[in-house]
Amino acid sequence: MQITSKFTTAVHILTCIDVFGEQMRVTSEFLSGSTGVNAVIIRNVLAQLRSAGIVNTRQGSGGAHLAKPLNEITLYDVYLAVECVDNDEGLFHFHENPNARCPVGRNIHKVMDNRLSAVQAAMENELKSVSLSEIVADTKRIISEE
Amino acid sequence: MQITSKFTTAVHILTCIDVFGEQMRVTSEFLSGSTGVNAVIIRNVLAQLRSAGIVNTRQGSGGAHLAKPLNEITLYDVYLAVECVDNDEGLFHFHENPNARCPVGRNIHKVMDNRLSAVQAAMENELKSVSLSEIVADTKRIISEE
DNA sequence: CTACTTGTCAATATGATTATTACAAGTTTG
DNA sequence: CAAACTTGTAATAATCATATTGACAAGTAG
Repeated sequence: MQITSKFTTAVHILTCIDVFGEQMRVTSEFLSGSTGVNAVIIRNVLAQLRSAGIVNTRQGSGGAHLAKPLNEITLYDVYLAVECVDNDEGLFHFHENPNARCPVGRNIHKVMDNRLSAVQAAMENELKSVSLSEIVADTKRIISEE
Repeated sequence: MQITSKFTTAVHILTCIDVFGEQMRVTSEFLSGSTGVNAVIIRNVLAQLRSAGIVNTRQGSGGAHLAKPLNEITLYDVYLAVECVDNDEGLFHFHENPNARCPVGRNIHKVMDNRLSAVQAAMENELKSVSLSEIVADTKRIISEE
């Protein structure tokens, strides 16, 4: 099981918009070339980032732009935007038909739910602690040292 | 994206072994009935728990038994045993073909890896903090109050 | 108008997860 | 030993999520 690559793709996209955005139009075709991901997927990810208020895009004119400063975008915002984990279902997939006639079967969900939520929250809190400005700053530093 | 239900199934199994183990043989058929999960899946999960030194099973005689006390088994041990997350790949699936000729493409992995590992570690640390004895104690308490 | 780009649909592959059938091999009971 | 039961495991199929691809309507800019 792995969290969809749309997440790392989205971070890659946002980094490109900041790194290249001033010199050129950052189109879905360009992003497809940089990420190695199909342009339709790129457009879908951009649409999700746009719905989340993270980027602006427009038909025709082309080129994605940041809708807010990088330091106001965390990995968690990106994670939410691309729907890595379904809000209803949660991170852990429960076996769906525990037997209600078994004392354990009818209570296991109740007993585990809070704890699994805490595990998911621990992961999400860590995502909240990283802002895109850190990611991009590191990227620019590495590029300048190459 | 969700973590395989083999994880919650395994916790369910271990709870059943402790709750019912003294009164009866806890066979894969019985566990299949309690969990609503196919008996072959149950046997596969039991095989993984056995490989991890968490339970004992034997051909023929039937009935799974705990190989160590519940308070020495954490959710993390179970998570490792049933291989929720591939050790090589990690929790996050990276897009696989970033363009090495793009400055961002050839560095994005390097920049993100540490941070994604930290996120995964935060989740796994939370799993380590919960022992099966807590889960089973809660279950028994709820059953006794029904 | 023309060239380009985004938004989106539909069809297809690909891969992971779970279910199911089948049977060899080990254990227990009589 | 024979019968009944159980685990271990392989192979196949069904289901679902993920990612790719081609197509085209609609918006924008020169």
